[in-house]
Amino acid sequence: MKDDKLNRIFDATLSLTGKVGIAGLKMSSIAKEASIATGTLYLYFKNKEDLLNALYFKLQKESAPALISEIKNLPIDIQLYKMWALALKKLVENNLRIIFLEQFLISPYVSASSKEMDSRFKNYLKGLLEKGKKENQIKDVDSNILIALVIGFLRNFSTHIVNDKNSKLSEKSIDESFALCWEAIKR
Amino acid sequence: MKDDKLNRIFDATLSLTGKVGIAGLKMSSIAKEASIATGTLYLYFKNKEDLLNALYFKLQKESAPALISEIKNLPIDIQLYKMWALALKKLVENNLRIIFLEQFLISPYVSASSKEMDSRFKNYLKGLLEKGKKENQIKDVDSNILIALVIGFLRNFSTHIVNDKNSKLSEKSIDESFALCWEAIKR
DNA sequence: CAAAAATATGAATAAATATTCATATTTCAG
DNA sequence: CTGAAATATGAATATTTATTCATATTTTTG
Repeated sequence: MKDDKLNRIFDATLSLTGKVGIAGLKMSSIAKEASIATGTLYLYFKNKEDLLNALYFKLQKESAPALISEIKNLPIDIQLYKMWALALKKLVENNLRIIFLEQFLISPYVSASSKEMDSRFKNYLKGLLEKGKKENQIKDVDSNILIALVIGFLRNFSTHIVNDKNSKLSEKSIDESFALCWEAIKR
Repeated sequence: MKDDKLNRIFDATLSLTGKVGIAGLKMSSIAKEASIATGTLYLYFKNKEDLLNALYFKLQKESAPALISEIKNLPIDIQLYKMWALALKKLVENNLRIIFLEQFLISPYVSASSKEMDSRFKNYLKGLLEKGKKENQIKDVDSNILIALVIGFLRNFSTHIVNDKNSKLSEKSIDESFALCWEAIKR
């Protein structure tokens, strides 16, 4: 019950952020969207900054790739493929979250500690790529460039799928896009 | 003189957007950053929404690729390379603008007409890729995927260069990143 | 150079929105 | 069922920030 209301608040916040950006977020709109009274928000959060930071931490936590342990020992191209497919699905599913996260990090509401977190996924990817280079499977190119390719492509493609009514994420599009990515970075 | 002040206002707005996001933009801060009085802003713009929309249109106009006509008849891979190099340079140079543009489009300040514009660059790229497919130089893959790769990589890499103190855009990194991109999309 | 026109100032005011709190409703132990 | 305790409400208040405007400064004109 209480939990349910919390989730409604978070969902409302995400949804509104997608529509009007963090710049346009009003506590009253959040309440309305979540079908509660404005005052109720303040039973759950000290203030707006608190609410946004709580949401930020929740999203961070959820995106921690539980997947990593499962795939640790597969060949690199398979691992990359699995991460690619998973990330793409998540990005598409959670497009609103991503908009929020991106905006949040340069909004005036970020607490200092929020800024430190992040980038576990990126770090793992980096390690993976580095290992691939050692094993001669992946081009010996600055990891930062490789990472930019993988993550940039991923984000952009997912945004495209979400925004374009005619596109849908299918096994085929996952495979096709991964093939491109792999061809770019493989030795 | 008048022009100079206008530019100072726009520069201040961009710079602040990069620091605090559109959510944190205050007319008073813009004025301070531009070294003018708050009231002066209202001699140049009817209100905040107007200011932001004016900046948006200015940025849109400037990013129109004058380059296109010059390179129309070069081989596709060379054309792509030139666009890649130019775009990457521009993205890095103008990172603040990009942050602004991205935020602006989902802020409550967008005027209806602002939303229609955009995407000349993207359309040209699409045509180029399509032509490349016909001529068997580029993989026969959904253009949207190819575009996502090129633009996504581009954006992400440029952001990385801007945010990472140790990175700098060099001929080498341009060439290296383009090579990756080309390898991904070439037949 | 004087006076009119144009431009700029920032404290005062208005408007938007966050936050509080007296009151109402719901939940639940006994 | 009953009455604390917990939870929720939304109008009232406080705060923040956009906007105005009476006044000051600078520029232009003749």
